[in-house]
Amino acid sequence: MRADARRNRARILDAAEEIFGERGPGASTEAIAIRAGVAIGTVFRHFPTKEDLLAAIMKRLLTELVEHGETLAADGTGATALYEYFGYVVERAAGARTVVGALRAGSEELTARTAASSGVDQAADDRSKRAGGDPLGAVGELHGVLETLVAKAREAGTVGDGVTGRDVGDLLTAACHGALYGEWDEERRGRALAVMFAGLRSAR
Amino acid sequence: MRADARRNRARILDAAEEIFGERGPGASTEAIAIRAGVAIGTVFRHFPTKEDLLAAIMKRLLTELVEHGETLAADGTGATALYEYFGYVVERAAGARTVVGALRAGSEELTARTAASSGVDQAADDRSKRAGGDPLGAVGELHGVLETLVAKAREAGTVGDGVTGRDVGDLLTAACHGALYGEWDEERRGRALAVMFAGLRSAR
Amino acid sequence: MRADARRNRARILDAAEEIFGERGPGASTEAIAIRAGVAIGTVFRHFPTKEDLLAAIMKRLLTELVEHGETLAADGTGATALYEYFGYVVERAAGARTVVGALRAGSEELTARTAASSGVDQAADDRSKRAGGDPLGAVGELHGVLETLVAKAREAGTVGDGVTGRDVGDLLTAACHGALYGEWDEERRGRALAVMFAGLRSAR
Amino acid sequence: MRADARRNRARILDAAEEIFGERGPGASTEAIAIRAGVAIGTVFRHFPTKEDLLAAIMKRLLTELVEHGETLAADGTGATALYEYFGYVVERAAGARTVVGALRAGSEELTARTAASSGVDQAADDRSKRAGGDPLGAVGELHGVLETLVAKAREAGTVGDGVTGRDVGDLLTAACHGALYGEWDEERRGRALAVMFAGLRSAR
DNA sequence: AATGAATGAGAATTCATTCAT
DNA sequence: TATGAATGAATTCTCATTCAT
Repeated sequence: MRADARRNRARILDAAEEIFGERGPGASTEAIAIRAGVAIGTVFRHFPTKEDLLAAIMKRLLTELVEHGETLAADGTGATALYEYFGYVVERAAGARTVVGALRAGSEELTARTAASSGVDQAADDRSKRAGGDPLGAVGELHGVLETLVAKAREAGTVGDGVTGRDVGDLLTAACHGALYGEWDEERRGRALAVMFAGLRSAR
Repeated sequence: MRADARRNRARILDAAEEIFGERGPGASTEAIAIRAGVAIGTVFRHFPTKEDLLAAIMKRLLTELVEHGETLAADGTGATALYEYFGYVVERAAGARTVVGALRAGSEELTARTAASSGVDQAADDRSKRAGGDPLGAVGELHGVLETLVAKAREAGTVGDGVTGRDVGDLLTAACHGALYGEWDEERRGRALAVMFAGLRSAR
Repeated sequence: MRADARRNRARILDAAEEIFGERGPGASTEAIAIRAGVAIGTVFRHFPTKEDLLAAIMKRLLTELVEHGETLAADGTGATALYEYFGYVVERAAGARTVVGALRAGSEELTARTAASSGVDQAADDRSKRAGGDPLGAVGELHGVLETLVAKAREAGTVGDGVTGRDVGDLLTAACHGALYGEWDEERRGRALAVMFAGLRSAR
Repeated sequence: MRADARRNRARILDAAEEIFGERGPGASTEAIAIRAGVAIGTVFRHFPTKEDLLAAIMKRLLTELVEHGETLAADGTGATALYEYFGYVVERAAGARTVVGALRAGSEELTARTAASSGVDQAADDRSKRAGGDPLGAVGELHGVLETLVAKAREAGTVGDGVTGRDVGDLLTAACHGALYGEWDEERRGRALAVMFAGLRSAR
C-alpha cells in the first residue's frame, strides 16, 4: 500500500470513529468522507461497505485493548491488574461510543452477509480485499486476556473462587454499555465499578 | 377515541415492538404497518413520528415496570424485594430488545431534532406530546421505585451502606444492556447478576 | 389497486419502453420517472428493481404477441398465418427495441436473483409484490403459438417437412435481433424475411 | 512501442474479450485490468476510453474474419465457400459474445458522444483514432468479402438470383445475434443455418 | 378514521477517468 | 511506461412523511 493510501486509511478511520461517535452508526458515509477530507469514493475504496468500516474500527480498538491487556498481564501486579484493566477498558469504550454500539449490529450483519454471499456479486468479488477484517477473532483474544488476568488475581486471592473469565467478560460488556448508554460521568462510572468490583472479590 | 382506533393503536405497538426487536430501530415504519395489518397512514395517524412510536413503546414498558415495582414495594419482603425486582427488570428487558436499543437512538434523535428546529414546528410538538410520549417522566418514576426498594433493603440490612438508588439504577442499566447485547442466556444472566448482587450487599 | 396507481403503472411502463428504446437498457430509472411524470419513488414502488421493470415490459409485449398469435391461429388462413405472424412479430419487436435486448440480460439476471435470494433481504421480502412477473412463462406460451401455426401450415403444405416450431422460434429470434441491431429499414427487413421464408418453405 | 507495451496491449484485449463476454459491456474497466494483470492506468494508457477498448476488440475480430474470408474466396470452392464462410462467422461470433453485444452499445454510445461534444475535445478524438479503432472500416471490408463470395456462388449456381451481398450480410447479422442471445447449441445452430441456406439457394 | 399511493430528500455504491508516485 | 490511489458525478434504492381517495 502506498504511503498516501495508508495515510488516508488512517484518517478515514479516525474520522469515522468521531462521526459514528457523535451521530451513531446511522451516520452517513459522506459525512465521514468530509470529516476525513477525502472524496467519498476514497472511503469506499478502502472500505467497500459501511459494515466493513464499522468492523475495521472495532478491529482497531480491540487490538489496542488486547495489547494493553497483555502488557498489564506481563508487567502489572497480579492482585490488581484485573481491576485496572477492567477500569481501563470501560473508560476507553466510553470514549469510543459507536464501536460498542456497533458490536451487535456489526456482528449480525457480518453473519448475514457471509451467509448470503453465494458468489453472485461479481463486483464485490473483484474488490475482495475485504478491508479491515475479522473483529470476531479479536474478540476471542480479548477473552483470552481476561482469563489470564483472572488466573493471576486468583493466585493473589483478589477474586472470588467462583468467578470465571467469562463472568468478567459479561460484566465488562454490561459496564461498557452502561457507561455508554447511561452516559455515566466519571463519578458514576467509579461508583458502579466499585460495586461490581466488590462483587467480583466476594462472589461465591 | 373509537374502539377500533384503540385496538389499532395496541396492535401497532405490539407489531412495532416485534419488528424493532427483530431488525433494530432502523426498521421501516412500513414493515410495522404490514405486521400490524394496517395501512401505513394509520400508523402515522396514531404516532405522527417514528420517534413518537419508539417513545410510546418505551412508555408502555416503563409503566408496566413501575407498576410491578410498586406492587413489590408494597407487598414483598423488604429484604429481598430489591433483588427480585432487579432480576425481573433485566429478564423483562432481555425479552424486549427494542426498548433498550431504542432508548439511546431515540433520545439522540430527539436531541438532534430539537437542536435543529428550535421549537419552530409547534403543531408537530403538540401532536408529539399527545401521541404516546414522555418516557422521561416514566423513567423518573422508575427511579422513585428503586429508591423505595433500596430504603427497604437498608432497613433489612441486605444492601451495603454506601449504595444509593442511583447506583442501583446504573447497575440495572448496565445489566439490561449486557443481557441484550451480550445475548446472555438464563445461566449467564444468573451468574452476572449474582456477582452484582454480591457487590450490592457488601459494597462500602 | 387504486385507479390512480393503475394509471401510473401504465404510464411508467410506456415511458420505460420509450426510454429504454432510445437509450438501451442502461438508461437511468430517473429518466423514466421524468418521462412518466412521476417521482422516482413511484417507479420503485411499482417496480422494486430495474430488472423488475424490464421484466414487466417484456411480459406486456409477450402477452400481446401471444394474443395476436392465438387470434391468427384461430381466424387466419392456415397456409399463410405462420408467415403473417412471423412478419408481425419482427415488425413489432423492431419498434420495441429494448425488450428484445433485455431478453437475454433480463432472464439471466432473474435467474441469478432467484438463486441468490436466501431470504436474507427482509426489505425485499416485505415488498414481495414482485411487480410485473414471470416473463418466462409468457415465452413458453409464445412457443406454443408457434407450434400451432407450424402445424396449420404443415396441413396446408406451406412449410417444409423437417421444420419444427422450435426452428421457427430460433429464426424468429435471429430476425428480431437482426432487425434491431442491424437497424433494418422496411425494405431490408422485407428482403431478409423473404429469404428466411423461402427457406422455411423448402427446407428438408 | 516497446515490447512490453505491445505485450500488455494484447493481454488487455484478451482480458477484455473474456470479461465483456462474461458480464456484458457493462463490466467495469477495473475488472479487465485485474484479469489482465495490469494496473488500471495501463488500460487507459492503451485505450483512452472504454469505447476505444470495445472498438479495438471488434477491430481485431473483424480483421481476422476478413482475412479468413479472403483466403476462402481465393482458395475455396466457389459453390460452397459462401456457406462455409457463413457458418464459420456464426460459430466464431457465438464464441465471442462480447463483440456482437458491444456492436450495438458501442455504436450508440459513439453516436451519443459525438452528438454531444461536437468535436470539442479534439485531443481525445485524436487519441481515439490512434488507439485501436475504426471498426467501421473493417465492417466495410467484411461486406466486400461477402460480395465476392456471393459472386462466386452465383457463377456456380448455388445462390438464388435475387440474393445480394447485403442480404447475406443481414442474414449473417441475424444469425450471429440469434446464436448469441438465443444461446443456441451446435445442433440448433446447424438447423437454423440449414433453413437460411435453403432460403439463400432458392430465393427469388 | 382508515387506506395506500406518491413524494422526494438522502444514503450507499459504482465506475470511468485523472494524476501523483 | 506502469502503477494504483483519488476523484466525483451518476445511479440505484430506501424510507419517513404527506395527501388524495
